[in-house]
Amino acid sequence: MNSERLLNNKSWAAGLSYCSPASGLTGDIKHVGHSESSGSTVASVDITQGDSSPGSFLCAVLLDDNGAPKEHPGEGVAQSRNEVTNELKEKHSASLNKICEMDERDAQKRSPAHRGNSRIPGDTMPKDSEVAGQRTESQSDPSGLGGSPEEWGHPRASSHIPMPGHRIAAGHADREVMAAAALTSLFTSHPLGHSVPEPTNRVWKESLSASYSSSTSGNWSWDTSDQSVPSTPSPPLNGDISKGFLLSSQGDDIAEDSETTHFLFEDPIPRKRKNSMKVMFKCLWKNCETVLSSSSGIQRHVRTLHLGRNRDSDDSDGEEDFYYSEMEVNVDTLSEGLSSLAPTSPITPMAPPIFPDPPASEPAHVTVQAVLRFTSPLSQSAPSALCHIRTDHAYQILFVIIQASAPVSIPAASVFRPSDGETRLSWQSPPVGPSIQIRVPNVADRRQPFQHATVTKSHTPATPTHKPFTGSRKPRGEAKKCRKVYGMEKRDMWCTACRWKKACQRFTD
DNA sequence: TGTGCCGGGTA
DNA sequence: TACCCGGCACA
Ligand SMILES: [Zn+2]
Repeated sequence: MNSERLLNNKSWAAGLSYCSPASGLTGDIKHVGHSESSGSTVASVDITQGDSSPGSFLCAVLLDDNGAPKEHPGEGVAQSRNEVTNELKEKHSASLNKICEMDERDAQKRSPAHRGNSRIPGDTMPKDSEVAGQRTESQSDPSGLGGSPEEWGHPRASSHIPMPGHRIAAGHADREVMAAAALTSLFTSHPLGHSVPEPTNRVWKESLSASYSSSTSGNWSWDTSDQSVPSTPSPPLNGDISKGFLLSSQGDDIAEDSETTHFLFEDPIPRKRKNSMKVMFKCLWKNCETVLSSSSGIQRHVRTLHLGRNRDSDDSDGEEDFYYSEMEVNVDTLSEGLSSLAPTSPITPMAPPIFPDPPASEPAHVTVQAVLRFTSPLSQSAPSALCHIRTDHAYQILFVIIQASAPVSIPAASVFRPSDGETRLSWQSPPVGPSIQIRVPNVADRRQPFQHATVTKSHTPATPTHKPFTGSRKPRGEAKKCRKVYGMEKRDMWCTACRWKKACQRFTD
């Protein structure tokens, strides 16, 4: 396997997107292609979920003619799923050079498709059926199957790799396979791999092996009939993994910390200070790539372009908050040590996360923030890639930019759906090298982008240092709830709990 | 004073 | 179970 080669390479770039409230990730090599002009090979991988809300997880890896991950001269690579899938097919690497930054003028140029368009269907919180329109065709679930944990492990859609034959030009097959392998190795090469949730881990491995087998057989399908993926994830929440997953459920004692409740696994490597963070705001509207540097700008963008509101009207009900995400881009150059770090090191095995059933009555509501930190010694001017990405709805794309020189492996991604109805995506962080932090912010968070930062906190459920409890009532969360967000006049947009004067389900603390 | 939501009530 | 609302705590 060429993982070593990959790992030793100088840099690579990948775009990831995730858009599912569900779990039970399954892998799917969606596209492996080669660009004659750029000389790069690109592979993208979708994670299709057995759930009714399939998501995608998209990567692109540039490979040079030798099949090694290609140096990426540019800065961060920001790719929405659509962008990756479409543009990759056309100009693979060229599109990957897109960076997170874009001025507003440019942004508005790029997003006219939605001007005057109605908002996200229904003008209210999207419902699942509406969300379907935003899913990618490859992930549709026409059978309506899905949603039950029993199905999560079965890579139905992913049991077949749709690899159009014309894409596999004979001369490029190897490189394409290489790209696919590189991609999949990102998710399998890490020693954590053995402890990641089995379905996820297995799928990546399957993708990998399928990629390779295809190089000789030319057949891009493989049989998964013998896959005995565990149908029911075993309950975790004991041992080390609880560090990660309990973070979100520690309750009041970390009420303020919940703002910075990073859904991450502790990174033993001392992290970089977050002193050169730049916060960018990305429009999450479908097909809209707008990235602005100010929240007001992106709010105005969403309001005017997508929500069809008057630009100067101040009747902002906060709805635009749902349609952009904030990213923190670390402009530091973080190179020391990473490239020499061994990609493998012992790690405590972790139990797979649980995948409780999502509440059916509420639209999927996902708030996810990811932080990637990587380094490219080649691009001292390149920003690096520390991005916080947030989306409020499961179907919205979480795109992640990766650019790194160090061996990068994302051992696993898993989606955790606690009882509060929020979907939580988490990655196990490798013990060395880049880390991915997924955090679950709340609305207050969203409104105070500079406060939460990327401080990696270690929460222990047993931590005795709480905010003192006064009385039996839970201290009120800081997040704006439906009532405040939508106002009394849009009461029908509230979540049911809010309508019933119960604890808000949509904006949990 | 507005907001969040507990607790209790009704259908 | 779905829904409503009085009333209280909190900001
Ligand atoms: Zn609510």
